[in-house]
Amino acid sequence: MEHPVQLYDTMTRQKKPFVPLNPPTVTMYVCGPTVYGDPHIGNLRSFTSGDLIRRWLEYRGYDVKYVLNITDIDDKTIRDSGTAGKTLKEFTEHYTGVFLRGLDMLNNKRAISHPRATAYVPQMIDFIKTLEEKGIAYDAEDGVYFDIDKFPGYGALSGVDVEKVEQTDRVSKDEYDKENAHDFALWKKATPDELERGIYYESPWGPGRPGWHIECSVMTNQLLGETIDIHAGGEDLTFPHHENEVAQSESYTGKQFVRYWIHMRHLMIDGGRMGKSLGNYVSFEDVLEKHSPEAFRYLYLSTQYRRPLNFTWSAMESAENTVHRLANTLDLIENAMKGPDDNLDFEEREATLLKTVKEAKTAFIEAMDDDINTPIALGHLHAISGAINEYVTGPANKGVLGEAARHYMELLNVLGLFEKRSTGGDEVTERLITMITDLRLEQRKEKNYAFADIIRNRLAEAGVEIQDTSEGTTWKLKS
RNA sequence: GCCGGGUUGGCUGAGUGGUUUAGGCGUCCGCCUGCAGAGCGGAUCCACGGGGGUUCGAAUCCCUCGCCCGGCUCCA
Repeated sequence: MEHPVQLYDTMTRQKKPFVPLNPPTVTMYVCGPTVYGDPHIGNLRSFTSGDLIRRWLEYRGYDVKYVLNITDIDDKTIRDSGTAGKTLKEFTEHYTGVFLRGLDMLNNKRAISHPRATAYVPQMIDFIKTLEEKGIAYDAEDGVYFDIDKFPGYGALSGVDVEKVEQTDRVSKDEYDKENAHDFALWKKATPDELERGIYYESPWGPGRPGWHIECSVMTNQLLGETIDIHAGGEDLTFPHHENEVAQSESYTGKQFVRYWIHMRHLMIDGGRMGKSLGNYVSFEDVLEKHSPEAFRYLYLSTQYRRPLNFTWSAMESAENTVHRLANTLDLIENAMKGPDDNLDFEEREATLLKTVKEAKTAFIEAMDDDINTPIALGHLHAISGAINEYVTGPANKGVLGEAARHYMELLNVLGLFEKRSTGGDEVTERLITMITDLRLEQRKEKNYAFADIIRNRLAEAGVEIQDTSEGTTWKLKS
């Protein structure tokens, strides 16, 4: 098959044609969240970008096996569940639920698996055992460590020169019982507190729990195989997390671990870093209080995933307006399709519409193929929206309009916009509202505008938006 | 300090040597309209962090300085 998509690969630091190992199958793994709190809007950006890449590859004919893991055991989950007086399981299940609902709201497709680290502990133990047998891992006082001197390629992904860094790292070196400052834990032996709370697993090295990095190596291996096509995550994960994963997995299998490394840029706020301690933290909930999840997804799309995204409330409002406008085109289409069939001809207007739509779609596809350049793609989407809006100001040829609409919706769907849109209600609601707007129309004909406005206001209070047009009155339920 | 990325209009955001430096939002004007909304048409006045350099020509290449982000260190 053809492979038109170009993706930027962190390992080779260049954009290159995306060719999966076994087309049309694509194996894709995204490093998911540690579930110890509400979802972070910067984090959600990374996952939405992952969703977008997946959708685009599917649009391009690939069968994407997409996995997004859940880290449900680590220092923070253990600490905070203790503070909250809950068991680790209760605590992480709660936040896993919150996280998945957040993804749903943002219209991210569910992965084929959202594996939890705690479900793969036996496999992790086996994996570590093998590394130990190969002489790459060693058992120390407080855990089992990976000996990075045994992996010559260490540092290739992140460009970190371990030799250099070590010299400034004396202090932390003394704190641990490991042989080299950059050796990292594969297995952490249980602390007295963890033993008391029952947070541990039996292993050949005594009770304990897996290290963070080993989780991803084992779960990718179990679910997607030894070599995967795409491994993605936030830019902060490049070092040490992903570097360590490469070391573990390639030491274990002797094969290339990942063909394309994709890292998403962080989200900023007002041009700087966002943090709870900086007092400028904006939560997902804060955003949803003022704006639709659709608009939030649009904001994510408005910047290419590899560029910094600056969150501001004015950008958020802008996104809201834009989304409203794009959705309005769907309303205009719907209304025009309901209208009279008084145009059955194919003339210049029709030719122009289809030509514009076709050209814009081609350009949209080119932009997306070029490392998922969403800002450019959105520009072409607007060209289609505008062309349709203009066309329906006149009598519509329903065949031609339907064709244009089909392309428009296809592109909206691939971006994950308006898939769950519903403007209507059930049949009774629909007939009632139509009856009310018909009665109001009578009042308007009598020039009884005050009464007509009261009806309009009361409908708005009930969540029904109406618009008067030359063809009559149209309505839709507010989302 | 070291390594990597960034710095474009009121906001957002394309564009890596040469016709007008996209698109969106906002704002303004007009059309339509009982009003509102939506839509259509038009407008938005020297916008490329500072300073040097290369070139016939630079937002784009080179040098330098500033600021921002990520990593090196718990922080997504």
